[in-house]
Amino acid sequence: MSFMKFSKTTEYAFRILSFMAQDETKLYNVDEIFEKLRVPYRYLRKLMTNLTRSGFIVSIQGKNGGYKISRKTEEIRLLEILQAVDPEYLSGKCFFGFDNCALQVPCIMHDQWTIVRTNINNILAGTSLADVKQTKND
Amino acid sequence: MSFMKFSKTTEYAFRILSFMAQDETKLYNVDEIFEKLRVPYRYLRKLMTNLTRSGFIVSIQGKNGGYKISRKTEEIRLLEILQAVDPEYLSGKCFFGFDNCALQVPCIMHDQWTIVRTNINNILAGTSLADVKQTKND
DNA sequence: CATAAATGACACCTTGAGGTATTATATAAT
DNA sequence: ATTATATAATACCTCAAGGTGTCATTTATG
Ligand code: SF4
Ligand code: SF4
Repeated sequence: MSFMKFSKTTEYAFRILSFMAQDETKLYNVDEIFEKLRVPYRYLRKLMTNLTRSGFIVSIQGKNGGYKISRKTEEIRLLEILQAVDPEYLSGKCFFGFDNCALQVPCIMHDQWTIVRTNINNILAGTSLADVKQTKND
Repeated sequence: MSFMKFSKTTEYAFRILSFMAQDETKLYNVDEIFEKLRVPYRYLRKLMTNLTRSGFIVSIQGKNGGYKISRKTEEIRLLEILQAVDPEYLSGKCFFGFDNCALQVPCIMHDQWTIVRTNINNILAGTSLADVKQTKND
């Protein structure tokens, strides 16, 4: 594992949704998304279904079907995506990974780390798909 | 995986070394460390050997043997430990996980994320084992 | 209706992190 | 020398994330 790196699945979700945010009315199909983003084809198929279940996109089945963003891109925040894709996010509180801390006085990392996490949360909560819609990388 | 959480191994390394930093002259044996920290016994054994190879501690074999911190605790920074235990750290640069970015102008996350990472790096580089030696959690 | 083109469902494979089991080696104490 | 007690080495097990393969279902269109 590598610290400060999102899971592949999270990165993929960010890529997919920020790409689809470029035109929030358009119906994208998987092949089109696959062309643009570097996501393994069948895994992408699976993720699209998951993102549909999560409610970020809606799917139209059958011929000429595809996916489109389900809500206004300004309303979908990166934090919401992260939480949906990685439910364990924010589960760990202690820098040292202790389940329950028995220190009388918090260690030197406690507050510093809380601040860092809050900072990151604010960034992710403050950034919407509309803000990153240009991330196509073609 | 869960974002913003160190790997178990990294957490363990932090715990072990910050515990041993309480007395940098003392020879700790595995059983003693196992008593205090919540690290699976045999995995702890393995980690101790790895930390020895990494040079953070020295081992004395044989009866009455054990481990002790190899350098001044003020000189061992958390960043150094993290890098030794998690070599992939800092490998990923792009927020979206792209191997090579083709954007003409960097996306909105680029600078923000660079700042966050720099911030974290500064904290980890600015904190030594001496600063966290009280983290015993018994 | 038949077909083609799209998504959905489900089972399986692979890989690395974390963890376990066993045996080998070193050394202080008697 | 023998024994007890410590670490070292090595091989194996487990589980979830990431990834693949195959077939089923939906629906526009001729
Ligand atoms: S005080 Fe330190 S050891 Fe205790 S929970 Fe906070 S970070 Fe963890
Ligand atoms: S500009 Fe955005 S997409 Fe490009 S490397 Fe930086 S973070 Fe990644």
